[in-house]
Formats: sequence, structure tokens, C-alpha cells
Amino acid sequence: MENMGDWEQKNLIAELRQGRELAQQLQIHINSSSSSRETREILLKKILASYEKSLSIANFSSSASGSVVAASEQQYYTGPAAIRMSESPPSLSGDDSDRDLKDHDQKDGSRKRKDMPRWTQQVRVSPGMGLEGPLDDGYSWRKYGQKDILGAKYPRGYYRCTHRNLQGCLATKQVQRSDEDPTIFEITYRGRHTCNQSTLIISPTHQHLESQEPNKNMIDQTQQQHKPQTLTNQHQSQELLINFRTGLKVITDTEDLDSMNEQSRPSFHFPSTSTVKPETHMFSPSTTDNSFTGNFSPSLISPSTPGTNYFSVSATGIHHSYGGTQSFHQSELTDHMISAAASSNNSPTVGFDFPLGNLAFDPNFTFGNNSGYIP
DNA sequence: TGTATTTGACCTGC
DNA sequence: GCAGGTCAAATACA
Repeated sequence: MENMGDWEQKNLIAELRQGRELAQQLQIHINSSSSSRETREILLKKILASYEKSLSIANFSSSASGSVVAASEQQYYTGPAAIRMSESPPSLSGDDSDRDLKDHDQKDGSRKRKDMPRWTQQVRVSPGMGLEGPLDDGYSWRKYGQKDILGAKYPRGYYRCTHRNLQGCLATKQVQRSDEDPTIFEITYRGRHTCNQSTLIISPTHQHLESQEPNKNMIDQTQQQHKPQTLTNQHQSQELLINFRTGLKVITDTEDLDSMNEQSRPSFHFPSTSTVKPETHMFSPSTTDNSFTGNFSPSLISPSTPGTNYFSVSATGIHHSYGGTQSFHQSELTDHMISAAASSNNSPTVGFDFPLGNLAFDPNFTFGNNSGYIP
């Protein structure tokens, strides 16, 4: 804690206050006969998440200034962008994406793939139980291609951000089923989201929660999107989103943490997406968080969308790798994340149906999309 | 009818 | 030249 900088300290305080407010809200809801159980549970989960984040901040603060843990073999980062990222994290100010956009749009074919920041995560899917990790990462993706990969049993699916045309968002991802373990999917993300998916649907269930600090999350997130912050910030957000949503592990990169510590300052804001299905989500897509702008993916609470499937999620098996040459094993933060979700569900298996926005269990594992975006 | 997915063709990078 | 990545027309679906 003594290593904690001003930023961490402020965030920690903000988070603790957040937890207190949420607890107060919960108390109100408990005393209110009109309050639904779901609402109380949501609040409870938020409180837990808030505390977990507080612990994470505290832990991050010490880990960022301290030790470097050996790289996990499950983590990897591919491509030159990974190297560049570890050396000099790309900024969120848009230089990279803008350049990519120009390269892509103006020069048309000269898709500078190698310049795109790229990181990979692994998601485990239980054949019987469904998904053990999120393929819906909180963003809306549209499939634009599928390709058989040499030496791979299963085709690779190519997805781009749904808002590519509207907002010029160049984020893409590739989903590749593992040959060795068909229950594992490798999801490679490329580029960062420049779209603002947080301005999309807010669950009616949570609007009352949102009302306490109206649109603060959106503001924060919007600002975040335009801040000259590093890409790691967004990656981290995605990771955290993923893990909050599923209670899975984050394996992140020490260097990222270092770089975040020095440059980007993890905001823990969560990108939100396009679709909402109030009855199925575990976390609210909107919270009253400020520093922890918990814009959990509305895709968790999406309306019925073509190609969207719902599965039970168990809290095992995700390995999220994120670029860099150094990495550490599951951080304390990771453990906190796990415990947050686990404690919310009293079981390693998250007992809620999960919209697998991008996974369709056909024999070829063709991936559907998460197409429920309502503009 | 609008939107998403599929799939063959084309382009880029190595 | 090959493999991976993207485009875009065709198709499916709600």
C-alpha cells in the first residue's frame, strides 16, 4: 500500500465508497417489498465486485512496483505488434487506430496487419455444459469470414466489430478451435475498439441503479475512449469484463501492469455492447461505478438475436494472454476476479445462462455473431 | 426487407 | 508461391 500512487489511492477510495453506496442501496432494497430479488442480487454482486476491485487495486499497486513473475506458458502474444506493445504500449489517443484506419481505408488493400495490436485468449467450452469462458467479450462482432487453416482441424472464424462502418472501429478478432483440445478456443483480438458501445442499451432493470450517477459510466468510458491512454487499458477492460462476466481467470501481463502503472492507469471500465437480455445476465451492464465503470456487457442481457446462443458458464479454463515479453501467472487480481464471481454464485459453475454471442455449436464450429445491436 | 452469415475470390505478407 | 486475412456477392433468416 505504501507503494500506492495517488491514482491507485483515489481509485481505491472511490471503489470503497462505491461499495458502501451499493451496500446502502442494497439495504434500501432489502427493506423495500417492491424490490425484486434479482435487483438485490445484482447489488450484492456489485458490492462484491467493488470489494474485489479494491483488493485488485491494492494488489496491483504493489505488484506493479514490485516483482515480475515468470511467464505463464499459457500466455503468449503473437506478432510484431506484441513486441511493440510491450516496448511501447500503443496509445488510445487514436494514433494507431487512426493510422490503421487510414492504411486500411485509404490505401485500401494495404491492411497493415502486422501493425495491429494483437492478443490472444483461450476459452474453454464444455461439450456438455456449454461454455466455460466467454466468446462474447462484450463487444458486438460480425463474422466476415472463415478460413481453413493449414494444419488445423477446425476453420478459423474472422470477426470484425459491428460498428466498423458506422464508427470506423477496426477491432477484429479471430476464433480458432484448438486441435488438441476441441473444447478450447483461441480468440485472437486485433486492434482496439474505437467505437463507443457504451452508449447502447441499458437494461431497464438497472436504470434505477444508473440513476444515482446518471451516465457517469458513459461519460467516463467515452472520455476513456478518447484519452491518450494505452491500448492495454482497453485490453484490460476486456479481460476484466470477460472475467467479471464469467468468473474466470485473467492471466495478464506484468509488463502491461507496469505500463499501466506508468502510463495508462487501469480504469477498469468495461466496454459495453449492443444487446440486452435482462433475465440472463449476471452482472449489470451498468453500474454506478466511476473508476470502476462497470459497464458489463449488455450482450449478457441481449434480446434474442440471431446466432446468439445461451449456455451455462463454469468458472474454469480461460486463459487470457496479452502481449508482452514478460508475464506472470495468475495474479492476485485474477484470484480476486475468480472469487468475486465464485462468491456470487456459490459454485465454480456460474449458474446463469450466458449468451454466446459468437459461438454456434455446429459440427464445424461456425461462429455466429452477436448481432442484436439496436442502433 | 433488412441484417447477418457463408463462401469463393482476391489481396497481402512472409 | 503459399498461407493467412479480407472482400463482397449470394444466401439465409427473422
